[in-house]
Amino acid sequence: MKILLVEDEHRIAQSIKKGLEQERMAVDVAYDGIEGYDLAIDEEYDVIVLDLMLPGMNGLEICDKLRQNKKETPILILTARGQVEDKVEGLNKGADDYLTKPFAFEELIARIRALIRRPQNIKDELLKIDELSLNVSSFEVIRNKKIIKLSSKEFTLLEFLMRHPNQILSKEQIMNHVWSYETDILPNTVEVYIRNLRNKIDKGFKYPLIQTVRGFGYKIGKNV
Amino acid sequence: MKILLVEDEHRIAQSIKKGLEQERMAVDVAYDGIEGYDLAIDEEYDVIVLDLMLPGMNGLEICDKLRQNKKETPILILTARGQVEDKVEGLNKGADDYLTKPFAFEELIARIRALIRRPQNIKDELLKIDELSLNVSSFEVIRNKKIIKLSSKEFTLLEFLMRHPNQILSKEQIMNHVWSYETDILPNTVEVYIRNLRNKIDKGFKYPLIQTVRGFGYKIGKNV
DNA sequence: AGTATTCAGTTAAAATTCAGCTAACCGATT
DNA sequence: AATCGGTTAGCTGAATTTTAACTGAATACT
Repeated sequence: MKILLVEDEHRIAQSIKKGLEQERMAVDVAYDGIEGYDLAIDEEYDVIVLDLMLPGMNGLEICDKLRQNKKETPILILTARGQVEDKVEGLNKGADDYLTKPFAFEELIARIRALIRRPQNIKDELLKIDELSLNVSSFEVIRNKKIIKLSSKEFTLLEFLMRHPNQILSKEQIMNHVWSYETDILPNTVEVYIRNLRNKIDKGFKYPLIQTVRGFGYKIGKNV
Repeated sequence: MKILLVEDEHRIAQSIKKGLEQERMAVDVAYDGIEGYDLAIDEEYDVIVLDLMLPGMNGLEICDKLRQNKKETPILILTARGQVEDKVEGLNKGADDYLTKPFAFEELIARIRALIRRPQNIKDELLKIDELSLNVSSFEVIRNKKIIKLSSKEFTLLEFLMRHPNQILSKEQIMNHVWSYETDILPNTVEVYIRNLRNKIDKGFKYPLIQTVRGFGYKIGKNV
């Protein structure tokens, strides 16, 4: 595991580095923000540990810039005690975790391990069918470069359809997966939602993507 | 996407439920093991999130029993910190992932997403006879690369024939299997449907696949 | 104001029946 | 063994009935 540690206080930096190396991690240290940023961009680290107060460029800036440049390396931020607002802002800027100084070394190790273990694919999940795409994490739906606004239920329904492309889904199945069991819904509600979806994602396009299969249900896909 | 959360501590359960709902998931909560098990069996969930320590029936038992009953719904187990042996046992019992409490909510979301994304049993059931194929899940019928549109009853009838290739099926048998018991239908109705089917899947092809066996019934298959 | 759900009337497609037709089967006749 | 009716099972075109799905608008919720 390869770690980048950005920390300007040499004594602290050396002690952390030593500790991590005992855990058999490879540690690079940068002593100012600019050096840290450059290393983070050029090298492939598994985790970046970032002090907030830094000469050159502060931790939040680094964080922000890295994310803007599509660097998705997990970032752990070190803050001085009580800088609560910084924590919040750090998470907003794309940091993955934070730790307050002073900390127990065990805690640091544990958190780094957690970040390493974390499934990297928190990347946006994109479902695609033909020229229609749905971004699960950003809630965006696009057909043919046109952005389409959906309500929450419409989105959920479309997501369910798109996770089963070209499969027939009965109204029953749809009711069971898109709604929870306490809420009981008339089958007609599904019909109404299908209509709303069609108005938004099919109307005005060359061909429809939502197909009715009378007696069985609906399916999504290009009809041949 | 529909999630079942089995967790006895109401406060925790509610907070998780709320969080998941913000991610546009439909969440059912069960507060003890037995209720959880029953729901898991009766409903169709996309993912089950299971606390280990539960009144009634513990998480491992639920997991075990579900798998024994051929429920293949992905299961994510929540364990208290340090119950490492439980994790191992959980995975043995058929769980798909585990997460240690306390966890970052992001982490939970990410893991649930990963389980949903996981290629489910997308087994398209394909029936084939000669150059004729029928896809039960997508409702598609193809002969010789030509896509054939069928009505619901036509499809059901063809499916019945194709599940018994080269067998003679009497009108009586067909009436009993393609129609429900109560509905009584004239034998002529079957004849009419056979005609409709022939018009769609035999007409215009080199040789017919549906054979009449006078006095006995019909069969499907290449006639020798 | 936007979303979720229901309602009630309409539309369109599929299901079923009907009535006349066709063709296979079979015994009687040549 | 070829031909003739008579009988019946199966075929067919079209009419009729039934029903699934669609739709515009109302209502309730937030």
